[in-house]
Amino acid sequence: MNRRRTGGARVKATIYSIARELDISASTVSRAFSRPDMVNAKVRERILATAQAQGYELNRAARGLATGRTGLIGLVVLDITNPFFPPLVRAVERAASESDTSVMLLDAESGGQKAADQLKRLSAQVDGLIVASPRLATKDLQAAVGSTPTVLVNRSVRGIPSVTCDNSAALREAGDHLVELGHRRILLLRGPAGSWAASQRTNAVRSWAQHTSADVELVELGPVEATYEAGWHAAEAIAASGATAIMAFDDYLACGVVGGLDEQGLSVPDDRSIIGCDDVLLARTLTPQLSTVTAPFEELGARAVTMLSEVSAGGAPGNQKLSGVYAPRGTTGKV
Amino acid sequence: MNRRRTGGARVKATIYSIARELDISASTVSRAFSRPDMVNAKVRERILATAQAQGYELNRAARGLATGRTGLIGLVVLDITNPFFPPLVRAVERAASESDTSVMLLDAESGGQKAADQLKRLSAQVDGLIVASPRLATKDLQAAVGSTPTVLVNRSVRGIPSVTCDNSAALREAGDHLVELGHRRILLLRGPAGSWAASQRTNAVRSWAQHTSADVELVELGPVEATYEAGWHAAEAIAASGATAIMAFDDYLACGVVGGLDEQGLSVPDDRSIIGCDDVLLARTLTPQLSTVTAPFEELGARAVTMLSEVSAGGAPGNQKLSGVYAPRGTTGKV
DNA sequence: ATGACAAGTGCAATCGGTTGCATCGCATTG
DNA sequence: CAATGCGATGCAACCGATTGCACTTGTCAT
Repeated sequence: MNRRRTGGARVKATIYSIARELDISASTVSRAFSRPDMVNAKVRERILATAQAQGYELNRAARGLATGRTGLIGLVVLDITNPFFPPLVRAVERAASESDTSVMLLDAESGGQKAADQLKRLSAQVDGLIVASPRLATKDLQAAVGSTPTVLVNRSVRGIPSVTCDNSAALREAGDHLVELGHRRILLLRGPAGSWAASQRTNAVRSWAQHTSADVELVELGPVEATYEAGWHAAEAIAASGATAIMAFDDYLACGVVGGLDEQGLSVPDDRSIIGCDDVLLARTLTPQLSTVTAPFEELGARAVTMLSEVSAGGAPGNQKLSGVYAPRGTTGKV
Repeated sequence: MNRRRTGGARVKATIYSIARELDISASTVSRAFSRPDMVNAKVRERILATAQAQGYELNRAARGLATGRTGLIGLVVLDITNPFFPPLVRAVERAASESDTSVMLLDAESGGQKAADQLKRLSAQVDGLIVASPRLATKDLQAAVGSTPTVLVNRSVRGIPSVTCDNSAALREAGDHLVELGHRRILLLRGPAGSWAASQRTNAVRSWAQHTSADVELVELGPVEATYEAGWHAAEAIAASGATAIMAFDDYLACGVVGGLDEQGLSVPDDRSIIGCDDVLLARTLTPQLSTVTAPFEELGARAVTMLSEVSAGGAPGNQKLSGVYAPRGTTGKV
C-alpha cells in the first residue's frame, strides 16, 4: 500500500514522486487534484493514472497545513444515546461526505464547564462546528465556539446561524386532535430546564391551549429530564392529575410515561392518550405506536451542513425553520 | 482568538511567536508541548504561560505532517441508528479522549462495495480504525483496511485483532431459564446472514439445545435482518410455529417480535416468552422490560481503543473475549 | 508582423510543527 | 585538574501539500 510499484524502491507516493515520474512539476500534480480545471486534460489524465499506479493518497495534513483548512467538521451532540441524535448524525455525515468532508463526533454528555472545554478544544481542530441541542448557557456557548464557523441545530442563539424545527403548528394540530377525541383536561409534561426546544414546545402548547375555542384545561408538570426513567417516574403524578391526555416533551419521555402508566395499571390509549415529539425510533417500536410530531432529521442535518459551508465561505445565513408534522398513531384515543 | 494580545500586531500564535517572545528556540517550545519532560521545568512554565497569553493552539495539521500521525481514529459502525451502536460510540469516544485522540465517525450503512471504498478512504486519514460489526466479506475487509492498524469489534477475522463478546454461556443460562419455566418448544430467530455475531449466537443456542438434558425442541427461523420490522413480520410465522418461547438474535429484533405478536393477539410473557440480546435502550423501554443478555458496551469500546493503541505501537494483541450476562426481566414467564 | 490575451506550467516560498545531531554548561568522578 | 557524562537547548532539515507570480506558448485581432 501507498508504495511505488514501479522501480525497486519502495517510497511513499507524493505529488513529488508523481511529478518526477512524469517529468513535470509538483505544482501541476497538486493542481490536478485540487483544481483540475487548471491543468490540461491530457496531462491531468496521465497524472491520475500515475497516481493510481503509485497508490497515491493525498496527505490531508499537508494540505491542511498549506491551506489552513482541515476538511473536518465537528458534530457535537448532547447525548448520542438519546435516540434523537443518531438519525441526525447520519444525516450530517452523509451530507458532509458529499463535499469530501469528514465528521468528528463529540458526545458532550454534560452541560457544564467540561462541555465548554471540549467544545473549545474541538473547535480548534475543525473547519466548522455543528452543535445540536446544546444546553450551555448562551454566553458560554458563544464563548466556546469563538470565531469558529458554527451552525446550531435545534436551538437558536443570537448571532449564530441555526436550523430549527418549528413544531408549533403541529402541536396545535395535535392539541386539536385530542380535543376532537373528547379530551378536556390535558397534561403538558415539560422537557428539561435549559433546553431551548423544551421552552419552545411549552410555549407552543400553552399558546394553543389559550387560544383554542374549546375549553381545555392545561395542567403542567415538570420540567423533567428527557429520559425514559423521568417519564416513568412522572407517571404517578400524571395518573393523579386527572388529565386524560398527555403531551410530552419528546418521544423518549413519552415512552417512559407509557411504561409508568402501565405500572399504575393504566393503559394507553384506553385510559390515557399521549403524544410525543420527534418521531424517533422508539415511537415506532412502542406498542401501540406513539402518536407524535415528526422531525425532519434528514433535512435538519443536510441544511446544517449546507449552512455551515456558507458560513465558512463568509456568508451569514439566517435561521432556517423547518416544520414538524403531526402524526396521529396508536396512543391517541377517545376519552 | 488565536491572536497575540501583547504588542499591537495581531498574528496567529505559533511556537515561533512564543519562542520569539521568550527569546528561546522554537524547538524548545515544541518540546514543551510534545515532550514536557525534556525541558527545564521553569522554562516550560514560562512557555505555557506565554502560550496561554497568546492564545496558542497547537496546529494539528502541522504536527501531523511532521509526525505522520493525525491524532484521529476512525470509528466505523454498521448503522448508527441501530441502538446497539450509540453506547459503543460513546464508550469509544470517551476512551479515545483520554489519550487526546479524536474520533471520526463513519456510518457504513451498507455492506457493499461502497462500504469498502468508504473504509479505504477513511483509513488514509486516520491513525487507526475501529470497525464495529462489519458485514463485509473477510477478504474485502482485509483489503479495505490494508495496513492501517485496525481493531474489530463484535467480529473476528483472521489476522485482525478484535474484541468480541462471547454470549454462549449467557445464552445457555437463558435457555435453561426457559426450560425451567416449562418451555420445551423454543424458536431461534436467527440474525442477518453475513453477521458474525448472528452465526456465533446461532451456534451457541444450537449447541445448548443439543447438549441440554431437557428434551427441548429447537425450531429455527431466519436469517432475517436485525430490525424491528423484520421481527414484526416474523411474528406470524412465530405464532404458527407452536413454539412457546423465542430466542431472538438481538433486542431490536425481539422488540419487533413483541410488537408483531401483539398484532397476532398474543401477549408477552403470558402467551409467549422472549429473550433478546445486547441489552440496548429498547430492552428497557419495552413494557414489560425485555429479558436479554447484556453486552458490556463500555468495556468493548474501552478495550478496542486500548488495543488499537497497542497495534499502532507495533504490538499484536490477540482477540479479547468479554462475556455477556443473562438478565431475566419481564418477557420470560411460565408456560 | 505585432501586440494583447489566455491557458498551461514551473519556481520557490510558505504553512507550523518535529527531531537527529551538535553544542554548551555544569556537576561528578578519578 | 582533567576527563566524563548528562541534562537542556539550539540548528537546520525535513514532512507534503498549496499558491502568487513569472514565464512560455499559441491564438487572435489589428
